[in-house]
Amino acid sequence: MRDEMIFKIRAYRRAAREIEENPQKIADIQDLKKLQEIPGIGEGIANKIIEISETGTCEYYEQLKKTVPVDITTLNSIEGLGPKKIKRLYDELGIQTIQDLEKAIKRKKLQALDGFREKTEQNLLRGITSYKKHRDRFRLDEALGYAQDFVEKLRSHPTTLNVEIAGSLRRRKETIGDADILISSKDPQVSMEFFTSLEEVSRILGKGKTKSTIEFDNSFQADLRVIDAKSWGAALQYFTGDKAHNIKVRKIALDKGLKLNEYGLFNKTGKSIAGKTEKEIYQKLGMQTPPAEIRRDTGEIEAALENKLPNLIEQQHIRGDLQMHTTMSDGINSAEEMAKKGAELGYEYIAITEHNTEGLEVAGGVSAKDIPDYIKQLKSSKAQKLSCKILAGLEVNIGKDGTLTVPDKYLEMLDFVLVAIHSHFRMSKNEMTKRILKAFDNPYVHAFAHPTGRLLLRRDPYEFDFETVCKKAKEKNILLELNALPERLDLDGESAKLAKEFGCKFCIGTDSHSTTQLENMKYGVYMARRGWLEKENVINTLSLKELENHLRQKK
DNA sequence: GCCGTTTTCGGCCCGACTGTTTTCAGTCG
Repeated sequence: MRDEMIFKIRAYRRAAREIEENPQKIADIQDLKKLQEIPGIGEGIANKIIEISETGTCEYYEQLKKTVPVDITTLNSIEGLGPKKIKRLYDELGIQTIQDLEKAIKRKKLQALDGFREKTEQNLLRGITSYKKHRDRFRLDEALGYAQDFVEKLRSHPTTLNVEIAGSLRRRKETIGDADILISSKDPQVSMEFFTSLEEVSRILGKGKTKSTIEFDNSFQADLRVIDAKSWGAALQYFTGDKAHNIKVRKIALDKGLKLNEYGLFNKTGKSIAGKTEKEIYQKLGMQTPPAEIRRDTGEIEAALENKLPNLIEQQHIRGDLQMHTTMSDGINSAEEMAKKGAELGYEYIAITEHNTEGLEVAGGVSAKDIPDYIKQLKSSKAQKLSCKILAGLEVNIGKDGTLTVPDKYLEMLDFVLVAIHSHFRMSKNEMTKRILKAFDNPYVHAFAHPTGRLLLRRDPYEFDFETVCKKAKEKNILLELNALPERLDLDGESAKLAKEFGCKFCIGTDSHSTTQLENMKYGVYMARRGWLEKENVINTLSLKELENHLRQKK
């Protein structure tokens, strides 16, 4: 590929990222000059943005698409396939789609090509399997965004009495198949009409009196169910699930001689004794109302019956953010800007945790010998005058053999040391466990960042013995991170719950690369709640003073 | 395609890892 092309692509990517991070809705900026004030956007892209907002597409893109009949977007999302291989596969084997590729691999046709042998075929096949496994699901942040937009529109409609998200979205599962939305209405038919005629709807998959299913342009699906107000709580309970939770709750009802379904809780004579709210249903069954996030039949029902549900952590408990990056590596805002935003969010502190350059192939970052300067810069910065204090942190790579890529004398200088796996993901379970345990032996480590290394819908976790690692974390007083970046959400709720049972403590970090991303804290809190975590299990609910005391204990 | 400026065009991040090639190309972060 010609070099100029590479830089063109890079320019578009940069512009896309700036648009994503821009707090203002880009379609609202219709002014050429204003658009060009955004970094990375010049005259060319600004014009295309205006064209897209006006017509829904742009001529240049449509032309390009015509010249290449290949499903590049899909093929490129397969691990191990990039633009060059895609081009060769098309030029030499005529491969246009993922189906073509699969067929060609099964017939061993790829091996005829220079540079493609059996290992490459196997890797691509694995990539295809992984892609298929994930393609019909959406990340929580995406799904929640779509569904909440929908709900707002429904809520503002004059016939709407009540509207709520149910299902796995209400339980804040990390990935979502489709959205379940419940509505009660003065005029159900009008509500259904309104729902199925919303502008985002690209296809109506079903439309009836009480239930409709629609699909967006991006294949996201949503069900709308019309509920009678007197059954509201029963329907919300029923459609929130999950299935295992519901089965057990219904059994409790049966044992009491009652019947629970989506219309209400009924006694032997068929008379409704509860149904308007979830709370009254659970109450009549002699139990507390479990928060939606923990309804999975993993102990919450027993706890609710004994009046022993945990007091789950809430976003308002969070007093700081413990992982983020700045312009010193691949972030787009300065430390000072991050601290200002932190102050806006009501935080007492943030930790800047740049990557160290040793052993990590990412632009920028801090090399070990520069750490004294790095700390000085963060500490002497004007930002220290802000109400939100900056802690000097570092995200240190765990080497292949478990040693840290920054010498101890530098680690000792830092306020907050995160360690993480960023390379050599495909090790045996045994080796990987040893590698992590070895890193935990370092006396200056405070926390283990994104512990499983998974990327939602893209990369499975690396293999290691989670329980052994939890025990060691507890023993060495090392925090496990709940990484709130929506593409990670790592640890997830199930793992966090298990780690809590081992006595581990946690920190939540947004891993932000911009001020906007600091708002992702809520996703970390959702995962913490799914993991039964309470305020006292999470270190960044502490005041600055308490936190500093805790971190110093490590030294 | 954008940016900064030597204000008109050259520079734009780059190195580890993987697979297969024995000296490198493509992908990834």
